[in-house]
Amino acid sequence: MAGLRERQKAKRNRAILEAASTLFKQNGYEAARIEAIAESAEVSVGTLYNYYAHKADLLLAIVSMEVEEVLHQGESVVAAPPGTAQDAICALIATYYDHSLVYLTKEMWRTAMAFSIQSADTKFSRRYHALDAALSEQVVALMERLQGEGLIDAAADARALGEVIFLALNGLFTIYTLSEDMSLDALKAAMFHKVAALTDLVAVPEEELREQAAR
Amino acid sequence: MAGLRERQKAKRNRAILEAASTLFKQNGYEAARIEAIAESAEVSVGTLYNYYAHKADLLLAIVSMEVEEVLHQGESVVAAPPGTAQDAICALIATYYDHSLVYLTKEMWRTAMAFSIQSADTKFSRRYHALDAALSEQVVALMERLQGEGLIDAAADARALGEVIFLALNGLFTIYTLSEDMSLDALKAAMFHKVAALTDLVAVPEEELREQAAR
DNA sequence: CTGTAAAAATGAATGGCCTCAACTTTTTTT
DNA sequence: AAAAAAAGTTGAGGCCATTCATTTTTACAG
Repeated sequence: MAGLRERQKAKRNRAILEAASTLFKQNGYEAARIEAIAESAEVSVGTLYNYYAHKADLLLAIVSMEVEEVLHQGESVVAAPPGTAQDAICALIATYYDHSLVYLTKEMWRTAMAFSIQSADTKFSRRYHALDAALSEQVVALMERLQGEGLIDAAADARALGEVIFLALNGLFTIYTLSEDMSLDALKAAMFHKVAALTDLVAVPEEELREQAAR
Repeated sequence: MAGLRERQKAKRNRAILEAASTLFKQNGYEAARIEAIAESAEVSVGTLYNYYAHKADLLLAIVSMEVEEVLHQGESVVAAPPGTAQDAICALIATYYDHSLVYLTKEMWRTAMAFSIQSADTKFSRRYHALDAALSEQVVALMERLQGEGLIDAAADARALGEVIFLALNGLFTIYTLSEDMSLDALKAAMFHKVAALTDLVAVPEEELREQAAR
C-alpha cells in the first residue's frame, strides 16, 4: 500500500482531471476558468499548476486517453481485416471516427489541434504528434497487410498510400470539427468516397482473386 | 482625389501592417507586443484595434496576400502544365511550397493555422479556409485538365484524387512548419514521393499515349 | 514524541490582450 | 464661418492564465 502522500496525490489528480473534463465539455475550453476548475476539484489554483503546467496540458491528458483507446481498437481491425481492401480501410477509419466524440467535443478537438500546431517543441506538441504518427503507422500496417494478402496490387507503394490516406482522413477530420453542422455520417461518406477512388486504382479485382485461389 | 480622412486612414493602415509584419518576422508572433506594433506604427493601441479587431487579424492580412499571389502563379501552371501528369502535379505543388516563406515565417504559418482551426466561425477562420478551398479547387482543376488531355486514366475520379492530393500536400506542409530543421527540399521530396505513388496508378503509360497519337 | 527536512499547497501579484468612455479632428449643414 | 454631426483617436483599466514567496503538511531519524 502506497504512502499517504502518494494516495492523496492520485486522488487530487483524478479530481482535477474530472473537473477539467466536465467544465471543458460544459462550457468549452476557452470559457472554462482555471479558477473554476480548481474550485470544482477542491484545490487551489497553485496546486492545479503543480499537477499541470498549462491549461492545455489538461486537454492533452484527455486527448491521450482518447487516442490510446482508438489505437487499441484499431489493432483488432488490422489483425482481422474485413474481406476487401476497401472495406478493411473504411472499417479502420470508421473505428477512428466513431470513437472521436467519447471524451472530447468538436471544440476541444479544435483547441487540441490548434495547440499541437502552434507550439512546436512543447510537451503538448510532441505528444500529440507522436499519437498522430502512431495512427498513421497503423494505417500503413493495414495497407501492408492487405498487400501481403494479395488484396492490393503488389506493385503499389503501400506505405506511401497508407500515409496519404492518413493525411486525408486527418484533414477531413479537421474540417469535420470545424463545422458544428457536419455529421459523423457526412464525414464518413466524404472519406469513404476518397478511399473508393483510391482502392479502385489498387484493389486486385475479384476475378483475379478467384483465379489466384484456383491455382 | 480622396478626402483627407481617407488618405490618413490608408496611410495608417499601411503603417500598421508594415510594423506588424516587421515585428512578427523579427520576434515571432507571440513575442510581438501589440503596444510595440502600435508604437512602431505611430498610433495608439486603441487606434490599432480600430483597424484590426484582433492581433490575429494582422496575421490574416499577411496570409491572404501570400495565398493570393500563389493562386495567381498556380493559374499559369494549370493553364500550361508540363508534359506528364506527375511533372504537372509536382510543378503546381512546388509553386505553392516555393512561395511559402516570402511573407511568412514557419512560426507565423503555425500561428495562422492554429487560429484557423481553433476559432471556427470567426472572420479569420472563414477567410483562411476559403483560401484553402481555392487551393484545393486549383489542384482539382489541374487533375481534370490532365484527364481531359488523356494523361491520366479516364476512369479515375479526378476530383476525389485532386482533393486527396491537396489534403496530403497541406498535411505535409503542416509537418514542415513544425520542424525548424526540415528543409523545403525535404518537404518537396516527401510530397513528390507520394505524388509518384499515386500517378503510378493513374498515369496513362507513354506507349499508350504514343498509340493514341498514332491513331 | 520531537525536531527537521522535504514535499506540497496556497493565493496575491504580474503581464499582456483587449475594451470603452472621454476627447479630438474632419465633414456637413445652416 | 459657426455649429452640429460624424468619424476617429486615445490610454487607463479589466480580465484571466500563470508565477513564486510563504505557509502548511508529511516523512522520518533520533
